[in-house]
Amino acid sequence: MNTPTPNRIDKLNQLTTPLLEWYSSAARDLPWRTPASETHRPDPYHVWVSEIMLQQTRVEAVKAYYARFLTAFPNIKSLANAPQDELMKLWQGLGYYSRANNLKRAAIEIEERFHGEFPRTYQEILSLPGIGEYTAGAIASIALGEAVPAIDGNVYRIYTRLFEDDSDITKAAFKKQLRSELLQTIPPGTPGIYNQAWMDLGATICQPNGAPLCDKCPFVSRCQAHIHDSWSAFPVKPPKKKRRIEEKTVILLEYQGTYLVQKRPPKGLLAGLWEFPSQEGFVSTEELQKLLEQWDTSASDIELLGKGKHIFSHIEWHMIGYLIHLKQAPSIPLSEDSIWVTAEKMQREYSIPSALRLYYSKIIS
DNA sequence: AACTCGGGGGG
DNA sequence: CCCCCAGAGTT
Repeated sequence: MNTPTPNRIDKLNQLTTPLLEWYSSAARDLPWRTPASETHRPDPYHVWVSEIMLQQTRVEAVKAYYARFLTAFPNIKSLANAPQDELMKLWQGLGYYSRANNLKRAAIEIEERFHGEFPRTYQEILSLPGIGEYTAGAIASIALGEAVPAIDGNVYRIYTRLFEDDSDITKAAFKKQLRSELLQTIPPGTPGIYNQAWMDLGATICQPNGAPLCDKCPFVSRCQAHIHDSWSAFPVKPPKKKRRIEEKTVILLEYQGTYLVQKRPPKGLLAGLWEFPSQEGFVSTEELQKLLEQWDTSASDIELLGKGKHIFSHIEWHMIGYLIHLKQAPSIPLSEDSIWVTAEKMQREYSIPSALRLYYSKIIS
């Protein structure tokens, strides 16, 4: 049975001071956390970029991307004018590519709707593409000092353990209650510090992988999951469903030292990234010969590049790859989205998904 | 409310 | 193999 809300609010209020004291000595030193205090807050643009990169992505993975991104696009205006290919190249390997496109869309909106000035309220920030409740709360509290919560997976984990709350954390009712409680308990003055303290506590002490470090936790004596040693049961999520499997044949066409790459559609999986031509299913070398005939060409050599597997969150690609050296240029219609490039130029200018790295790596030195 | 959207690290 | 990650948008 879960505790009624009023008691939880009392408890959360009692935990504020221990949490902030813990954070004052244990805060992580992160690149987007420029020296911050009540009088000096980090730049909203910097917080924004880091928060978008951090969505479903580990801090360690983000650091290098963040530095390169800010060098390329140091401010909102430069991001609004970002060339698409450069944007995708800077995002290559981070995943969830719509995040990058939404960043640019939002930058353009800031230029147009807010005259180039980053909006200064939670509600306005929330109205931008790619920014939901969590990210709007994080930017508004950390960069602008607005007293709103920033509730992410770390907060869900700490909170459900603290109260041994067995609610399904994906349900709207749970999220609504948690948001309401934190909105009432967030301390005025430095809401950004408070929110980041929750997240650091979740990342480093009440951690997602393995046993929490309860002996270092400022909540230890008040945590129901610690008292009952039940931490592994929280948070509660619904059972997940199986991935679907897609079989495909990846075809690297080489002609006079160049390779054919094609741009994926602007929406959907791996939107806007470049890839090699492919066919559904596993295609035999005999069927490959027929394909080449249809393209009015033929092979001087066909190399089997082997089987590959790539696991996305909801799909598995089972692949077989061929490297085909052509005698004649094929009659594949060329466009801006279908182009012959050298391996060097491909590596330098074209963003290719990690899913194809196995084959991509065969032609770069 | 369910589904889509990546990639990588840890147990 | 499984899980998770400073979630958001679409249907």
